[in-house]
Amino acid sequence: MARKSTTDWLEAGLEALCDGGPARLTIDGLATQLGVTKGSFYHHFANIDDFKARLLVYWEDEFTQRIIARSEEAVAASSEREVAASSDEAERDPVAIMDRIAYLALERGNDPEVAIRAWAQYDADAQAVLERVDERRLSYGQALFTAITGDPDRALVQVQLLYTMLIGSDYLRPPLGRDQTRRVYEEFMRLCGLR
Amino acid sequence: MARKSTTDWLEAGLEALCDGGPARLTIDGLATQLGVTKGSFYHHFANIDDFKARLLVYWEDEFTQRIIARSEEAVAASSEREVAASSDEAERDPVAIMDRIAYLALERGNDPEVAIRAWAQYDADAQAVLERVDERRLSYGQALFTAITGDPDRALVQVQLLYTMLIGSDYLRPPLGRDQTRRVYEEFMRLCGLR
DNA sequence: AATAAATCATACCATACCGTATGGTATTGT
DNA sequence: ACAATACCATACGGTATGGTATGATTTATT
Repeated sequence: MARKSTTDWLEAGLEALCDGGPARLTIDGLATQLGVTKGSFYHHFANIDDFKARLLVYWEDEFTQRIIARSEEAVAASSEREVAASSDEAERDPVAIMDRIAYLALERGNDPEVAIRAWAQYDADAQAVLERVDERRLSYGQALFTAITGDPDRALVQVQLLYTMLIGSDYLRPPLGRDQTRRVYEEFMRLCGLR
Repeated sequence: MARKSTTDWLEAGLEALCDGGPARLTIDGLATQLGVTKGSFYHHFANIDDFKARLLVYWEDEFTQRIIARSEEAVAASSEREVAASSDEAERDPVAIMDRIAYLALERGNDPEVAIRAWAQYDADAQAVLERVDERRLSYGQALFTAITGDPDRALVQVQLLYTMLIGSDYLRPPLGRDQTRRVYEEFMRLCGLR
């Protein structure tokens, strides 16, 4: 692979971000990683800030929207693996949707999201992106739990409990593994009377 | 304040860490902040790594042990090592101890801990410190919940749920405020049948 | 007061990074 | 084939940082 595309640079940026954090988002470092020089970088991007901004957009598009779309498609059409029996049953069963989302969220390693969130700790642009993501997920989860309990206020608090737990499981040292997090999720659902 | 002590440098380091993250832990930057030059730094510390290591020790001592000491004296001495041998009140009402700890944890702004945890994301030394802290807190919490439910396994999962929620509340964007986190805590205790 | 120790300033160097300028090489359109 | 465009290498300047060397100044000790 001689020539590098814009996506190659963005992918390398995500990988560097996961591996060493925002401090590793350097032009020379990424160039070395890609086996090219800075000339390539400045062809694809105006400067380092432009690169970072487009990296955030890239992550939000590739990892956030696509996941939501997938999980909605999967639940609605019940296409990939038949977790829920049928689309009608899935739509009538918000618990199944919740399980489906939790399963997807815990199945794939969410290293990029953890890295982006760490980045957002001290970067206003990354903060803005994560605010949109978290807001959407909380709203979606609140709607699901409202469909279960009928109480929007309590649903919000319960979803906040669940979602902050999922976030915190990555920031606990050492992080809760996939299985342990799943156990905690199961316990949460049990406490909510959904098991 | 002409001369600067070692503690002055460490305090400045914590402040810089809270304000701008690990990237702001620079010798020149801290020197400017303190109104001195690097000569002072290299008198108190061997190098930047020595400074960072001692900063971690400083935080663990000043912020972790102190909190534990305060909560212990608040609930009349109940060390995490001798939970069973704690005072009568503590042994009779572990829920009150839990409430007390949650109250203390949510009362103070825990910016330093958030900063340390973000730092630990990509720093092995900071990771080691946080592993000790998290391990102690989880063990302590597990003992408390075990005293309530009598089931150590379930107690662990519930404490993991609670603790990761508290951690995640700081990494959610925007972070859950003190009041909202308290509401989530109350909902958690209610779900556990402790309200 | 004299001496030693502690504390800090200054000058200097090496490295790593961002950014620019310039030119070269590969790819594509016509 | 030719030109236009896309893509990249090299060299350079500027800045920020870690680190060293040296001496000055303050504080403590006797």
